[in-house]
Amino acid sequence: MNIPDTATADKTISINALKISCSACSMHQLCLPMGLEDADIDRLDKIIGKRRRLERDEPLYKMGEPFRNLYAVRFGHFKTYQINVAGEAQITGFQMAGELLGMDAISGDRHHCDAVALEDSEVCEIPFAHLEDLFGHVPTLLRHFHRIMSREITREQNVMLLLGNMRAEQRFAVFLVNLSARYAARGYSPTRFQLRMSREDIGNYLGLTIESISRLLSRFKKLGLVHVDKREVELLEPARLKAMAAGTEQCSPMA
Amino acid sequence: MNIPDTATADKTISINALKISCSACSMHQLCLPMGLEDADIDRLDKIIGKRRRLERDEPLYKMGEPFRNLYAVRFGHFKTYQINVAGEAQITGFQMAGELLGMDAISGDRHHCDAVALEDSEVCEIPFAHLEDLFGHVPTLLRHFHRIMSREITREQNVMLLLGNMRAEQRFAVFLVNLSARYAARGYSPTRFQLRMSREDIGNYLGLTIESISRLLSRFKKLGLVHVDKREVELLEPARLKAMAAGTEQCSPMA
DNA sequence: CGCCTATTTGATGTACATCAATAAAAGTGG
DNA sequence: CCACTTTTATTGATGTACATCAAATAGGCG
Repeated sequence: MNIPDTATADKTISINALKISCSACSMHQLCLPMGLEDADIDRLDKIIGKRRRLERDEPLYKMGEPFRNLYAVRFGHFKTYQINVAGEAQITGFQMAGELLGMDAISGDRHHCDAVALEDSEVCEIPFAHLEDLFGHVPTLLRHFHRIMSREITREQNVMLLLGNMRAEQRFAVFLVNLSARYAARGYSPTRFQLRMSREDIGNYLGLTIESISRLLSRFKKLGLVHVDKREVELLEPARLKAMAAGTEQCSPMA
Repeated sequence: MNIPDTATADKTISINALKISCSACSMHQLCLPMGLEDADIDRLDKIIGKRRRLERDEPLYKMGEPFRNLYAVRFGHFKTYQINVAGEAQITGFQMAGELLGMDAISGDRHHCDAVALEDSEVCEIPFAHLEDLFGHVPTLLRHFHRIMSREITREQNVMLLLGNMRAEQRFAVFLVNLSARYAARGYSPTRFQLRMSREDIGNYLGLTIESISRLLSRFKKLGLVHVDKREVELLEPARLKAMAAGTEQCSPMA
């Protein structure tokens, strides 16, 4: 998997250090080093473990595995899901570049869910024990880490709201608008993007079936809200979609 | 609201300090000070703000209010919920003694949901800025705080699983078994306890209607799984309830 | 090209919601 | 303490949003 650096280790240290510098990473304004001064970024760089590449469908970690690292997505997309005794899964989130994986494992010392790459992707390994050591020396980092964990809590609360009392159409609008905002924050088009996950994954995440997702897409298409070709999506009426997501507007029944 | 301590301030410091000592609190093994040495508990005590009493239905905080404190429940019960534009609520959790409220407000600096007392209750105010200061000096406390936040994340993931792909009966079994375990951890009976929340609250939390909850209770009663009188519940067959919660057993259809 | 998987679309079923009525508590004021 | 209203809970009848079942279509890829 990883290029062995046995004899050349000494020579490549500086190169590797450069290679995995957070400041050189395009995601450093969204990711863990956000808001850090250069000196502190250097300290963070020193503890960041190796990068890890994953291909489509490859697991980053599995439920029950001992917890050692958090992971920051460098590029690509992931999904996290829990499996119950019956073998059914519930997808708990989709993660993209700059987002952190594994925080649910801190309590319990074991991973609490599975994380799988949706496409060829790369992550930074962040040894959590070292990160904890660093917290004592870089309060800004600690503050930001707490914000990230807190944001994960609010994100999940929003999903609870979605699953608990939204109709299918609103759920799907929320999903699209959320993706749009996250791509926008990364400098991508908020109106044109690719769905990295299957219809089945979307349905599972939203508490719906694949057929429902398919029908919703067809309906949104017919209403001129979106343009869809395979997994390529264009939001034609972002304002109306946002209104649907907020619950202030609803489109016609199934017809 | 609070007893003003103007002239007597100096004299009462020690008494107050004693009064709000974490080590004297019956919840200290479940709450923030868990696992701390006495010296560190003292440091924590020093930053803990005043206690606050709330009566039934009184809000502890409301969505949008600036975030200053976390709150530890000393006794009583709370619910937290989000409200959407349509004015509908989604309850995101019920909190009991020893549990922490407000972590979702850390990102954003404002409360992200409402918290309301379900009965006469008391909390400890924990000024978050001071807690952050303390983190640099008490690594054990920091570690434990991360575990608490992480546990909140996994709790919410479990609710997502519940809302996303469990049938009503299983949801309700999960709910009862969860309460049972939490009361057990606090030294109360795992089989006999009072529901502190209304049927409506339960339904809202579980993504069901009040009528469904009522029917489920009646059915569980008829099946001899529980004994119910008003809000007093006795779990007559905890093992079967656990099996239902796990999804390995299901009771008969509505009949 | 042919197999395999992903997606779409239609027909039917059902778990739970909604509507409606009653009953039982809980609070309120005299 | 007792009428009174108001809230909360139960139970039944009916409706519906979405699931399930089924079949067809379309890509992806060896």
